[in-house]
Amino acid sequence: MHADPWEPPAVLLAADLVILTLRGARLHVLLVHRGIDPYQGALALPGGFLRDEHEDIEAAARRELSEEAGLADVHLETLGVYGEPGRDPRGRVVSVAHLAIAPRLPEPTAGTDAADACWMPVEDALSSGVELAFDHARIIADGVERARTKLEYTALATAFCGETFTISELQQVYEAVWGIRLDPRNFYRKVQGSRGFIVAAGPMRRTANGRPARLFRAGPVQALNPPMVRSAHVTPQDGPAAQTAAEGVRQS
Amino acid sequence: MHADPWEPPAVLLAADLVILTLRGARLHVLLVHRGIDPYQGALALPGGFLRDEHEDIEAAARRELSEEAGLADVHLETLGVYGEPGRDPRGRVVSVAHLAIAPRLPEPTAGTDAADACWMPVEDALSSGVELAFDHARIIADGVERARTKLEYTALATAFCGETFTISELQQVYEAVWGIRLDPRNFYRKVQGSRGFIVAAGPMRRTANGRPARLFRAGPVQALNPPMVRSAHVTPQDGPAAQTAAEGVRQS
DNA sequence: TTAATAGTGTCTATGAGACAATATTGG
DNA sequence: CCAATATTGTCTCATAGACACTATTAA
Repeated sequence: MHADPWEPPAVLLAADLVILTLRGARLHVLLVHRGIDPYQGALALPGGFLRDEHEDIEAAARRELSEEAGLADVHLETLGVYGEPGRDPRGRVVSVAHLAIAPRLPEPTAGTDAADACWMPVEDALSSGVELAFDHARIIADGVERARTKLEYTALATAFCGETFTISELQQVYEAVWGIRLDPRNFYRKVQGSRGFIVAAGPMRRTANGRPARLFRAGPVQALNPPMVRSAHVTPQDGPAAQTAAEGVRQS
Repeated sequence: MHADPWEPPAVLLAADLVILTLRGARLHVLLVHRGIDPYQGALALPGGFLRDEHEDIEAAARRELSEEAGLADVHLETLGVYGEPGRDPRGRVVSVAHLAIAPRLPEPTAGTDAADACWMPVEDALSSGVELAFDHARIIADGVERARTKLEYTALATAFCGETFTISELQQVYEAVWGIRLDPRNFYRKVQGSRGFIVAAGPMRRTANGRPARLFRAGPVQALNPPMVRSAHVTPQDGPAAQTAAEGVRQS
């Protein structure tokens, strides 16, 4: 309460990234193989310390996004703070975790110096068979949960898509992130009825067979009204199959 | 990417608190008068630096909650990270903001050494007439927005109430935080129908006049199902404070 | 009795989910 | 033609919101 001679302790600040994307019909997260000291050889989230005293935290996250994943212009938001004492054996390191959403990409990581990076299904990354550095398993889980929740009441789903997309592509996003099946016909009307969610972008043919679909792009609205409730609307379709890994490959 | 001689920069970590409560029919935030150096004389959120190298961030928040507000056992959650370079003239200070929800209290702050603390309506605190230190205006706004959103789909509203409460007390929470009027009859059924939200705690008389109300306590469920949608359901009634004012009284 | 608040019943418009039907492509 | 996907239409059920009505207290 008065002026006192006491000095507050300093900490190291890191920006870590949960980068999510769709590959096939499954949600994937980008992981890197650690080559150095703590947890060497384990998988970890891309990230790193602030470059210098004056770097903004989000700027550091974007820099790591570019350096370690070769990504730019993707959705990025703060996920949370992870600063438990002892989470890093090197000392007091506080990580500001970020959630990034990337559209489907041509090749696993490619491009920059991120040769040691790889996409892994979140389901696998969170299974006990994978060793993740630090508290990164919890951070990934929190990131996935954030994405699931925000899909309901924001237009986040469009961040998983390219500049233009079909409604069924958008539906695949919801199905992959939520891990359930939706009725294409009700989904179609629901999305169309959510004002400002998506706007038309000209018709075009797309997939191998079937009637060509209209193209859309992300609309101006962030808050979905009404929201995309994730309750029952499951479609029976092919067996309940409960999250089995085998069923993804659907080569028409 | 190799081992390098570079040293990452260190930062100071602070835990700040947005403490919300209801006083009368309005949402209030706890503010303290700064007595020292930067922004001396301005109003600020309670908070402070980590005590030492090994203090957990949330522990620091709870300590400040006790020291500066005399509060314990209240709802507390992480709100966000505010670390923009230059936000604090003393150097690189990163604040981890927390949101705390307190039930109605007998006296403004009372108790501990928090004599310089006071409750202020959030509406006033965010008006241009009040000088707030650092970026605390934004942090308060973010805290209020978080509370508004979480009232919809979580049982957070019960954190504003005491151990037991009536349904109309709970309604006052929603009305104050959302800044709208609700129909008591529909609210009653809605709350009762949200499984696990509230549980009975014996009948009892309460306010001055009118039929005595049943008492309830917070139920076991955190995620509200169905949620408490904040859309139209406004009741004409008497004009609340501002807004409609003129159009109201529509007797039968 | 009246005033005031607590609690119940009921109607209606809206929207979600089920699912038939139609449209448009490739083969 | 058939297979596959896109898009539209329609039906039913649940629920949000409006609001009449009953219940229970103090004065």
